Amino acid sequence: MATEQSSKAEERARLQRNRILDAAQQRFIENGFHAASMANIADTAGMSAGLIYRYFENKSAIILAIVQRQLELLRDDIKLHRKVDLAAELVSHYGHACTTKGSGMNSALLLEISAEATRDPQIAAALDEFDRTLRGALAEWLAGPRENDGHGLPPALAQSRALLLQVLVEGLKIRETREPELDRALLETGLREIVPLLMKP
Amino acid sequence: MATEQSSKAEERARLQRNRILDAAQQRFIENGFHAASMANIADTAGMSAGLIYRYFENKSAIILAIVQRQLELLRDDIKLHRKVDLAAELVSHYGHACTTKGSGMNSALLLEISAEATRDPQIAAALDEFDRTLRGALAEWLAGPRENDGHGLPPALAQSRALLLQVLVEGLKIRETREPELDRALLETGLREIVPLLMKP
Amino acid sequence: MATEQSSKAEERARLQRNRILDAAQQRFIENGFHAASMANIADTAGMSAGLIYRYFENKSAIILAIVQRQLELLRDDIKLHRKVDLAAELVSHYGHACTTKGSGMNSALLLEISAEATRDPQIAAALDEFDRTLRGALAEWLAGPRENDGHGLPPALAQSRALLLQVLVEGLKIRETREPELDRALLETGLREIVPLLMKP
Amino acid sequence: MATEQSSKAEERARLQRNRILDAAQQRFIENGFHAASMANIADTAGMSAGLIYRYFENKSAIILAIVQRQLELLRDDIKLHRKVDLAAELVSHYGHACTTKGSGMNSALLLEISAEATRDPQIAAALDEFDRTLRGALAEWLAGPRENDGHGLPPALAQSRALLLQVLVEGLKIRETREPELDRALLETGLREIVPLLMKP
DNA sequence: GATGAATGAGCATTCATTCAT
DNA sequence: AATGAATGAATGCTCATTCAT
Repeated sequence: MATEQSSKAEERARLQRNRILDAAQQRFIENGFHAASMANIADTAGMSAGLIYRYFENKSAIILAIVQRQLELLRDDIKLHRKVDLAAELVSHYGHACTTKGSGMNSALLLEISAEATRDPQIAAALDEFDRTLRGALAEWLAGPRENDGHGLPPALAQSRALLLQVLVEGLKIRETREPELDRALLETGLREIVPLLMKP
Repeated sequence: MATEQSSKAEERARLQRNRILDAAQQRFIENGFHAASMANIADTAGMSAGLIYRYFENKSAIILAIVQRQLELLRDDIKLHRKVDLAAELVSHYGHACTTKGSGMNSALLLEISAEATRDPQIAAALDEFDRTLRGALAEWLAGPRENDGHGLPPALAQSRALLLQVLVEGLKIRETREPELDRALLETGLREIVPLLMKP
Repeated sequence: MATEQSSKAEERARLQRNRILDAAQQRFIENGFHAASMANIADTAGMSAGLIYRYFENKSAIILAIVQRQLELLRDDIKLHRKVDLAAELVSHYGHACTTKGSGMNSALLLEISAEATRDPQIAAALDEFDRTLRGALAEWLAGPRENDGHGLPPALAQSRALLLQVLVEGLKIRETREPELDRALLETGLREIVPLLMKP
Repeated sequence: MATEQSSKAEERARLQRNRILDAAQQRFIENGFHAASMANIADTAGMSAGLIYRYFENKSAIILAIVQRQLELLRDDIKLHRKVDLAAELVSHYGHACTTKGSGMNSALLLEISAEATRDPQIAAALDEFDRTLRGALAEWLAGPRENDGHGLPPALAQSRALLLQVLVEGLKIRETREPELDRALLETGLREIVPLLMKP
């Protein structure tokens, strides 16, 4: 019973944390990390500003938590799309980043996070770890045997191709914030040419 | 004589504006748009905080002016590098972005600007115009006749390739802020493969 | 039975109040009245913050209760130490003020209380009443017949000597907070000279 | 001229600092260090809260400055009263501590400072240095040759007597906060007996 | 033109207190 | 009786902006 009670409390705490993170994310996307105020976030979350501090030590902790949550989303994304037509994926994802939840990171938020990482070492560390994981996974995928949905590239080549893919994906994220209405056909034409080349020896 | 006097005054004003912009840019790169204070900027510029307001209406105006100045620099850059080995250029520029002036925009500043464009329509417009110009120039270069240092691509193809190049360059800028010490050989291997492909029919 | 039940409840309430006061005193000594938070006190007392409000109307009431409890302790102390070598007592007590309970008030707490009395009339009143009692007891002791462990001073003289003793004791309390490692020999030399003089006609 | 200008500015800064310190001292005496808010102090000083931060880094710096100013006052006091009838001095000073300026430290403030020294090491250090200076000066006075207004005590004895005097003075300061209306005659009787004894071999 | 003192609104954060459970 | 989530007011502090000099 003690367990049940405590799990109820824990569940509530988990829900509150997420309520806060959702609100914060919304404000961060719309106003940026620094222009979004705690009062603002609390308002959006429908609670008092003071209450937020029961769940997060300070504003930085919220930012960090959002970064980590977003990175996990991205990481999950990678796992799911292993056997996929990557070019098509990239095109279809373009401009579809949900503001709040769902697969793929909001691109405005990625910009905000990247800019913040320039100054905040904790965020830089989180981002760095993510970068390594992502590139490692890409390289593994490219180097893996075809029977395993891999592409059978020699390891060294897989490394440089993984880097290129990463750069390409990030470049698309930036472009997404700047040209949400970009001509998809144009993009698809390009990606359908180039992506397959990156996966062949 | 009135003209001469006013042109002297104008020249002085121009110099002062640039002095402020240089200082602001330095602070923006190191601290970001919001953490850089006017007092800070004034200090770096070696003038009083109040004086800045004689040359710029407010902080936002400074940000916008910096964006515009940077975009002009970039635009000039494009014209100069037409006949160049692009892959080599990209590699050699990587991580060499000067903190203050020179060719190519400081990547931290680009992030800051891109993030800000998400919220400030004036900055978004400036950035958008620049994006179009850049992509247009790239497309023209790719579609241009070989005698003119062009690459002779069919116009439609040139469009999609220009987009890809733009995405690639922006992706590199982000990567630069995150991995300044990235293995150049790895990067060069990749770019030397892919960039030439983007320039051939 | 109703009486028994209610006395059980009263006993419990008394215990709870003391538990709270012990915790509060500890925090007050370490952090001062204002820096010690209710959450802090509740934590130290091993109970919830809300529960404290069942036993005390507010934080001020706790402070007042602590003052009163301390004064009662001191009052009891006086009765016990009538026949004593006062100089030796003062020296041996110096720096030995227990953090929590026991004879003599913690000197940091005395400071805190005295400072608070400057503003809070209730605390000032409690302290004043105590001061009068203490000085009265001292005067009585000094004026009392030697057969009763008194010192046989004429009443008027006893009054002024009692005042001096009180001043001396309070001065020692302040010094204790400032120089806990004070040279005891130095102190003893001084007190052994002066205290006996204060007890002789 | 530059010197004249800068000295004008410095003079103004000095005046502002004092204006702030006077206001702060008033609030600190009436409300205590922690209950006095910056807004409160600014109000009393007739300026905006923000302006205070041009002259003091933070609230602690104000407290420290007040402590140091008060200690200097006390120190000056000592120098002036070397040849004086100390008992009479102590009596006549009793209860005359001005709220704001003048000779002698406000006793409520001394309590506040002493209590704060318990927690703030910077204040403890300032107070400690003062204590040493004061006791040293007292000992020197007691040990000095009579021709120099000294009392010709042997050095070791002078030390313990100086300690006693210090304790006595501090005790009087506390008493002053608690019994501002204390019977002066009673006090004088006592001091006139005891103080001379402390100055004789 | 140039200064920097001054303001006032805004920010993150804390905490005594309340109240549904 | 007991909890601890929730509130709201207050606090120390920062900073873009103004303006008398």
